[in-house]
Amino acid sequence: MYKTHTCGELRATHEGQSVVLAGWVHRQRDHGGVTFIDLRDRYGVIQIVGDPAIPDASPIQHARQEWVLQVSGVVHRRPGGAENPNLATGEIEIHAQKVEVLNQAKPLPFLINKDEDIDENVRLKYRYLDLRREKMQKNLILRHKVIKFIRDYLSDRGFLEVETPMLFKTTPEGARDYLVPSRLQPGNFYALPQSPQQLKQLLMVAGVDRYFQIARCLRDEDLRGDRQPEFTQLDLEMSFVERDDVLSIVEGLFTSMVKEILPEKRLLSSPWPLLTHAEAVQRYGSDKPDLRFGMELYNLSEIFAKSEFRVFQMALQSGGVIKCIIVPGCAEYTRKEVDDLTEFAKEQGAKGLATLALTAEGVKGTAQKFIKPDEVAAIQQLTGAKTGDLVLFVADSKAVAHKTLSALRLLFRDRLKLADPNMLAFAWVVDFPMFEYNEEDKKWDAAHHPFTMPKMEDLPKFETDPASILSDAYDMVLNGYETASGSIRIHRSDIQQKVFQLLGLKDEEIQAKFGHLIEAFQFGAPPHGGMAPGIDRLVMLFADEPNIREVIAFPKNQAGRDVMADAPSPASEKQLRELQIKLDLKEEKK
RNA sequence: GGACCCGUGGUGUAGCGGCCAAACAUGCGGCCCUGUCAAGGCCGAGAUCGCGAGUUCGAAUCUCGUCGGGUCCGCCA
Repeated sequence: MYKTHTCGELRATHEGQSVVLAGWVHRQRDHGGVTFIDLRDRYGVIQIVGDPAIPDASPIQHARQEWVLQVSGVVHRRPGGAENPNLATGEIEIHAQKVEVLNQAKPLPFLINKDEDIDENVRLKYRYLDLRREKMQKNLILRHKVIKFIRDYLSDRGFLEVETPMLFKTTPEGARDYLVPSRLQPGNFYALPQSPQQLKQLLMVAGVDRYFQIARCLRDEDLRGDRQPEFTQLDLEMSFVERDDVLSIVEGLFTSMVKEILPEKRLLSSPWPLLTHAEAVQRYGSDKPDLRFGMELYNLSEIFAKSEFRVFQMALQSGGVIKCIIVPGCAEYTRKEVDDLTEFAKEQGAKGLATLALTAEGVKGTAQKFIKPDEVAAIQQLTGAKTGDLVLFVADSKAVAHKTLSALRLLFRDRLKLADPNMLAFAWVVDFPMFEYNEEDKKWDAAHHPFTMPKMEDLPKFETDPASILSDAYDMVLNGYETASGSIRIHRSDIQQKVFQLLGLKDEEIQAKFGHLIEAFQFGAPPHGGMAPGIDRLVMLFADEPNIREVIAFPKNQAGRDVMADAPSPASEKQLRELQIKLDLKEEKK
């Protein structure tokens, strides 16, 4: 046995006890005579005192940062005045009687004992060292607590955790699949699951009734700050439920979780706000609004119905809208600052940005000469804009206006610090559209997935107006992120047929792609639904991290590489031969 | 596929046409020191400024290319 206690657990009550500790040298302070070492493990840091008069303890004099030591000694109360209140173990210290060097360490590529920004490439290359740092240990621990809480909470409520295969079947729609070649059936491929969607529905047919899984999901798409190619979802499905049954389980789960493991965080409200998709988009320009602050979008199309401003006229004539946000206290923005905002708006797809600055000296801004005084008054009446505020207009298609203003809203959230970092603004967004028209392929796509239940009252619209069909799909949003997505599923084959028809799937295709599911549903499928909160994103938000990589032990970089292990890497000739795969690589670009 | 940003000793930064064969902090090596806790003091080693080409009398500094990294758009049923 290497140790009797951890470095974090000893207190004044242990005074006089002989203990054996093992850990890393966090810091060393050599006073020539007496030597102090802060010994660290996952549980904390404790001061070891080395006396040169004790020969067995002499290795402490030569120990360097991150060496691994085993220390035998006696717990002593520190001399008066030498206590360290910043340390949980600060009232005591260990007087070393014997110090064993278990392992030495070369000088490290960066410091473990200091919280400074290190080049992320270096961090990822030496991830095992990065993970030794306090912040990363905290993130690992928080993630563990979140998952443990989920398992306990759901188990207590009758949920059964069931594992589903990683080697499964390619899904025709949705994200790009990761493929795995089959050696036993050359030329055929498994797909790694984008989510256990079909399998969890089959578990409902199997009578599991309440299922969950901490499920790894894989999608071969480009990475983002909040997106990794492999990520973890709390996958969850329930039988004999309606939408609100699912929402209330998940709301209860996260409300209790925050209370227990994040006591310093506040919820925006309890119960959580519930917005329809249409309402969220109209008010915030986004289906995942950050509700920690206001700055809502206003529709000015009516006020400008008779506007002579060509930009506004044209937007309205082509079926678009004129919308705005009010930026508090920014009326005095310089020309350069406004130009930068315009540039930002263009990057989001807008043709431009009209501004109106309500300064103490009167109305200014790029749209000033096109907007009549009565229109200014009407805007102030509608939006409550006051002197000192800056009005930003986007006149464009609905989609572009919403996307641009939503992005500007988040820009000002960060710039003006409008959102409380200690608030968790959980909310539900419900009643998503069932279908989206795919301009590229000239066909309808399922907005969520093809097994999502359309609203019963919208069934007649399949023939007349598919775009207006709503579904029983819902998202959980948190501080401007989509943190879960789910739906009530179709369990009636006649409705499933209608959906497949509208999606333009032929019977043979349906059979080949979903045959197993369709057949299963003919053997008594219960009404069911569920959702899948994203663990990585939630932990990222809980830990106040700006990036999902900070809460994943071994993440990929933006190019999808594992910098530490240098993956992906070429396959050997032998491997390829066994799989009967020949490479046909494109010529290198000259 | 596209836009923008970044790249200076091991690490984090400064320098942004000549004062720089590059400064500071930390880490590293040595010496001193019996109560420190980001210990302190003294001494020392360590970067041809990602790489290549160009502009210039002169480039870490400007331009172009390239490589690496990041943020975002597209993509993510």
